[in-house]
Amino acid sequence: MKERVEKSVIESIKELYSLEPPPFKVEKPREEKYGDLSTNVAFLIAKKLHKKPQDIAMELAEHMSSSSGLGKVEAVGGFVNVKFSEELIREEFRKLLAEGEKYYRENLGRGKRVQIEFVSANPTGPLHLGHGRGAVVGDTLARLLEFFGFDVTREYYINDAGRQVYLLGVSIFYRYLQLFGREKERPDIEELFEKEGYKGEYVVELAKLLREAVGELLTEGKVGEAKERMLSYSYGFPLNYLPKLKGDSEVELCSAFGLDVMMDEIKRDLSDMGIEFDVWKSERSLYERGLVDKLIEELRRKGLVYEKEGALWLKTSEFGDDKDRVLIKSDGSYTYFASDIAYHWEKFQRGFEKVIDLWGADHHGYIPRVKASLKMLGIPEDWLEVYLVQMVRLIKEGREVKMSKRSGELVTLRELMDEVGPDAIRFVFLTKRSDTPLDFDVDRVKEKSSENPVFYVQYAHARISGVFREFRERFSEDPEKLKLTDKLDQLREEAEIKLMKKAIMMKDELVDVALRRDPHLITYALMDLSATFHNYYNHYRIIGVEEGKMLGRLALLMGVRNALRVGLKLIGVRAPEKM
RNA sequence: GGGCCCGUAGCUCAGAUGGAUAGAGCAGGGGAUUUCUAAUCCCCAGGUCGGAGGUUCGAGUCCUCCCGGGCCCGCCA
Repeated sequence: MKERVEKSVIESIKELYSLEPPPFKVEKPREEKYGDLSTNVAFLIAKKLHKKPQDIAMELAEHMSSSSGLGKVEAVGGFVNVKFSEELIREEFRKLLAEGEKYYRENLGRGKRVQIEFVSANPTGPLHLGHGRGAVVGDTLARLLEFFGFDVTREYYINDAGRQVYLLGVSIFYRYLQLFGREKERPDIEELFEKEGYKGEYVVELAKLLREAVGELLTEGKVGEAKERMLSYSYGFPLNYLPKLKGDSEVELCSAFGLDVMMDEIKRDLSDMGIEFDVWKSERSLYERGLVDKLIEELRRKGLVYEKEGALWLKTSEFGDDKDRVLIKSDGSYTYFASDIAYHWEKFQRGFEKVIDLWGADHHGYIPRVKASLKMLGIPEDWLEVYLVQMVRLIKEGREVKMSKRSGELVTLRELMDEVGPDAIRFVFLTKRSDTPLDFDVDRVKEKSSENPVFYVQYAHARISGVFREFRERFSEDPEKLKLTDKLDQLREEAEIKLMKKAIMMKDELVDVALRRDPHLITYALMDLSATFHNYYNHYRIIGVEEGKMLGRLALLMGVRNALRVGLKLIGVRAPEKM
């Protein structure tokens, strides 16, 4: 609809003033009395034309009313307001009925290759709520861009190199020894565990699983034998790290084992949330392919690094960062920053035309240095978009729940999923902009009332399905098979026009959401449409009224159902037939 | 000390690129309903948009300063 108005405005301006209009706004006005869509274009060209905006608006409105076929066009205080005619609304709604989901699609992306990297949580512990939020936002963004014609790759970057993974191994080994009461025999392990180990309950579980596979072999230093046993043990999921293990210490064995188990668990958590990744990219593999070294070589060649105090520094400060950053520490090991740049460089080489990263908000200080380093590599500035995801607080009985039994600190995604299910989680995680903190009220989403937005929207869909069910029973005829597109003339009530309008105008909103990368607005559009529907449902009967009217109303509901389904599908929430 | 985000109704929040009398849900008050699901609907009340300046025809939105809250600022990962 927006497009139609835009077109008409441009044409009118050309005809009236032989002027190429500047970029102008077409948007939903604050209040309904100002019409359905409104434009500020008169303000923008007033200076150039040496005319008052009010006069321009009036001339435009007059021209547009007679030529556009949009409906009533009025000038109010310099704004040009369009109120769609019922004919136009029916025409669009007819298209919606005929095309179904396709009505909402548009090929904005034209196959442009976009990568969305999200979650990328360290595989050293279970996913917590913040990760879950990133997962939902990223997945919804991916769904949206796919819907609008982008070629989307969902990618998870696994930090499987470096110290954290080593510490995971230490922690598992320590807990394992503890199971046999023999942790005192390895004071080195004990000390490291006490200082930096992972203390969560899940590590004990890992240790128990390890014991099941190898018995007490590892308490006696029989690493080789233990490895054989672990490889032949049936865990019920594939092993990636254990078979490739090169080292032969207990800790390395435990690390590889821990990675395999944790990655499996993370994949399952995500999959149960309805999220599947196309690529699981291993940090370690970047090193193995020599990419990090190659990157440093490249930066050295460009003269962008220097040595200081035994470390290798990158001159990011010359490219917008507030200071230089270390790539290779004085002990010879690489920083995470080095592999992160290598990773983004690799993404660029893979041919993605646009890369979207979702990071935890605690990484915000990281953005300038990564952007600076990409600039150094000659990568265009708008190639990488980074969005931050803030933390989630869990609220129960009006109070914040801080501790998780499992992780020992933050509440895990799995725990919440078990309690409220993926639909509620996905919906609520999309009720606020991702870069602001979110409170998740567990009690609210368990309520079955209008206070619970998830149920409110799903219930709207279920109600429509209920009407169709009833129709099928009473008339032994499948409403899906009826040709209803020519029954729309029956819809004359104001509430019916309004409902049709909401359903067709959701398209503009979805396009906006995709372009703005603001997936949380989908939930608002859905709640708005649901409210309009519930309102209508309460005032009008569908079955039992005169036949023409009934069929018209069935058509109306069918279109609304389409809109609800598209919106729900985009946020990955089920559209139930019955509740 | 520097950086990022936030401050809008009692509460939780929408208000992208400056536009019309600042919106919604919940809570509060009042009402509806022989139903295709009452898991719903309607009405009322509620605001110095943290404060002060500035830019503009026009500022919740942009700029400066201040106040309040959160997060970050390693040769950590």
